Amino acid sequence: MEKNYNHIAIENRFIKTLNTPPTHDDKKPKYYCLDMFPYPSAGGLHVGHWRGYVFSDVISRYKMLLGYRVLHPMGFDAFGLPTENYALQNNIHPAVATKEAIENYKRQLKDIGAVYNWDNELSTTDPKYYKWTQWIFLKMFEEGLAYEKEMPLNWCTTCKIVKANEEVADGVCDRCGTVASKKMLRQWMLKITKYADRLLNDLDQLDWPQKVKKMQSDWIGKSFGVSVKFDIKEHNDAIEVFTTRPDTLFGATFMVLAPEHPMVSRLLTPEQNTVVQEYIQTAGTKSAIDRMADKEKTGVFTGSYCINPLSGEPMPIWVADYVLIDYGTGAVMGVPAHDQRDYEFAQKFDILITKVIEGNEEEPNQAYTGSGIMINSGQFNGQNSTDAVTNITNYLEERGFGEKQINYKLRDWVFSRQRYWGEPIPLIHCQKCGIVGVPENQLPVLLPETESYRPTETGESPLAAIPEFVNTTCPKCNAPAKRETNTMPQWAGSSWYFLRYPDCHNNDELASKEALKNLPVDMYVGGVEHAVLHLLYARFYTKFLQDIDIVEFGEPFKKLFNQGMIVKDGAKMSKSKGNVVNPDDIIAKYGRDTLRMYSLFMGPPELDVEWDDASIEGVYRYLNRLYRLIEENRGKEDIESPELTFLRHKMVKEITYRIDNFSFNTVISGFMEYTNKITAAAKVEGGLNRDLLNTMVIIIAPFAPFIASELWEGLGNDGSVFEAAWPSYDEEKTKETTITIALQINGKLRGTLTIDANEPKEQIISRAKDELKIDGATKKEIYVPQKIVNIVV
RNA sequence: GCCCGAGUGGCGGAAUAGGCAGACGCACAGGACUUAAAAUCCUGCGAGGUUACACUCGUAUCGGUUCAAGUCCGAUCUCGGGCACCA
Repeated sequence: MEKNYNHIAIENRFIKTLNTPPTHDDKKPKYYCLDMFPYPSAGGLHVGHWRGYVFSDVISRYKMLLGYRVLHPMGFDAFGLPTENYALQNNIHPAVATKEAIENYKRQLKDIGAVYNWDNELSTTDPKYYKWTQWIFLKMFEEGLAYEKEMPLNWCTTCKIVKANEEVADGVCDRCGTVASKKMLRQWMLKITKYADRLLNDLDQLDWPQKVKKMQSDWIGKSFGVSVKFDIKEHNDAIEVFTTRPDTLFGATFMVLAPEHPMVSRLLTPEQNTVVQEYIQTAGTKSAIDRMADKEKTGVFTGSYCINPLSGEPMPIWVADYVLIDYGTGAVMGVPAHDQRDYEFAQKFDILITKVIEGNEEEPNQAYTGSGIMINSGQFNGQNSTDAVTNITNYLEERGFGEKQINYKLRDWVFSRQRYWGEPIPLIHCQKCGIVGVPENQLPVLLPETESYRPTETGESPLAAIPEFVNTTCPKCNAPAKRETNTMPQWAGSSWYFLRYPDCHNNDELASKEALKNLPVDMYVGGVEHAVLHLLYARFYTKFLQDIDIVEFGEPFKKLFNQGMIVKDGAKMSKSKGNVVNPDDIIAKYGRDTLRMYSLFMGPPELDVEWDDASIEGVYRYLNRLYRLIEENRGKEDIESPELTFLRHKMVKEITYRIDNFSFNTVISGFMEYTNKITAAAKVEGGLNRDLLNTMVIIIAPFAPFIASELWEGLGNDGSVFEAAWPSYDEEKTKETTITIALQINGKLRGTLTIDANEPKEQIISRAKDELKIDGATKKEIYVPQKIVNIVV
């Protein structure tokens, strides 16, 4: 007999069929299983990337066997920086680089034996696709969700280009190492903040990892507080601040404005003018790196004062960069006694510190931020500070000094990029009519083919240098006009692609109502790195499309699964680290089934796992044992025995339960365990029956589709194993007739006892006492059915 | 700094609802088969202890609840992740 099963021959024979999805039967219930689509980078896939794709493939195949009409599509998120940078470095046009990379990815994805609906393939760079990316933007523009704003952008003075946030990690340009500075430029924004509450509240209905929901809600950052007005001395004006701690208001001894705050210039006294102007100047050009938390506070006094509305005391107005212009009102009341940052500031600049809450666990040289008893707070003295929050809020509202307010950390989305490789924003600037949307029937606005796609030194998009693109006529008045030259961010195309798959060739609408019945996505599989941005943007798009009646649901992804990474030598696999495991080598040596099974067996699917060259051997040995077991028993006639029946039903129950709980590593160990038991039973019974063998082959098919296909055929079955039905089990038959239970004295294990499944409690306890040689009085006798007897003496 | 999550043999890990800790696999050791090796099969494999049992200890540390704790509660330590001057 052959040493090992011939995985190469088997895989070559079945790979084509296994890559092809079964024909749809529309009467079946739908199941939409989606992978986060990849950026097709030039490096291709390594075994680390495969892990997520194996999960989704296993789920898809399992659901097929359960009788679902499974949609499992794949596409490519091909616009964006990685491709553009690769193209720039290698002097190849991004369109060409993209095409090559996609071909390579498709080949590799087919190579795992994954079943995808390739007829539904899409790419975000396809004009037929981005026509609709632009269309959604137009709708947002029409609804007033898209607007223009001057925004500071990361600017590298050496490269003289605008840098995306992800290109200035740690505050320096990733290309040349120069500390990035800020440059003010006109940007397109999307009003995602309008959806903040819905994005927050609807998290409740999602079957997502708690961690991801938490990250999203932290990102949205809703906080309840009061907006308070402080009258400015000698000005007929007031400063408004947002605070979540109105109970500390009597302790507010100074006011701080962000350097960008519009009121600053009006508040400057002549003697303070120069120093403040200088401070604002430096703060403005400061990079993110200098604004880090552990740095000492800086700031300057404006010369003006405002009045504390409760204490009536004057408060000096300062300017400091620890106050952010884009949160709250851009102004903060300084309460040094009860806020650590204000405390540090007051210490440094010698500002009055007034304590207004008496706490239990105060530490020296620290602000006390807890709750306690109110002091120095006029009529509120003696109250608990948590009550004072409400009471002072009401007091302020009654006198018109302030009102309740809700604030969010979530900011509007900077939506434009000064890059070539993205969707052109479909707007036209007309002298007379202002900004006009490109009419729907003129979509898509094609990205012009050009050789000059490098980032420019003006901070403008490369498209601005292409007159044929820029110059157009106004759709409203026909006068000469100019096109918007900024492009969309990479996120644009990925914010709605899941809607397009079921109907990706539709040229008249984003997707038909009928096709959209495949939505929402039942299972979304991908890396946790998209926990915030991509998922938040996709949810925002979906809610918007719900509002304009394109879709009927508000949440796109019912269930989310984040797979862990495969690491090698403690680090994420990457070419630069030289720790990449090439799937081709593994396939040649062990085959695709082994690689698939091993990538699941390695550890819990949601955690990072370490690749081990030695351990994969064990999975390969297992598949060989399984192959031999079935080959050796396939000629046998029906052999029935209670033991075989029990094993069959128990195995199906266990494996099904574990799959449904996403515990794939224990699914694989379960296969091994039951194969061992069945092998032993086969020796005792003299063989195995057909039903048991077929059952084994079907339940392993989603995990090891190649060997399963071969064995299915070998067992004399017609058609593909994936046309079979997932086996059911009979609960009664999963129960053992005799059970070994543990015997304890005082909670310590002292022996075991084999009992009959329906033996009465009294008999079991008395047999247990005999076994343990206890005949005197006992304090307590505990019997947990089918598990344990514990005698306390 | 704040907020999450996790700590189990030589290693990856298992333990569904508080009930025999270490399933399954790797590595290792011994044996069978073989002229020999590879492959395969069998046996052992937490620590101490014993000729062998018995017994004792053991799930990061300390304490608690319970007949019974890897699992629940409180404190501490370590590691991983997220946010980071958000008023």
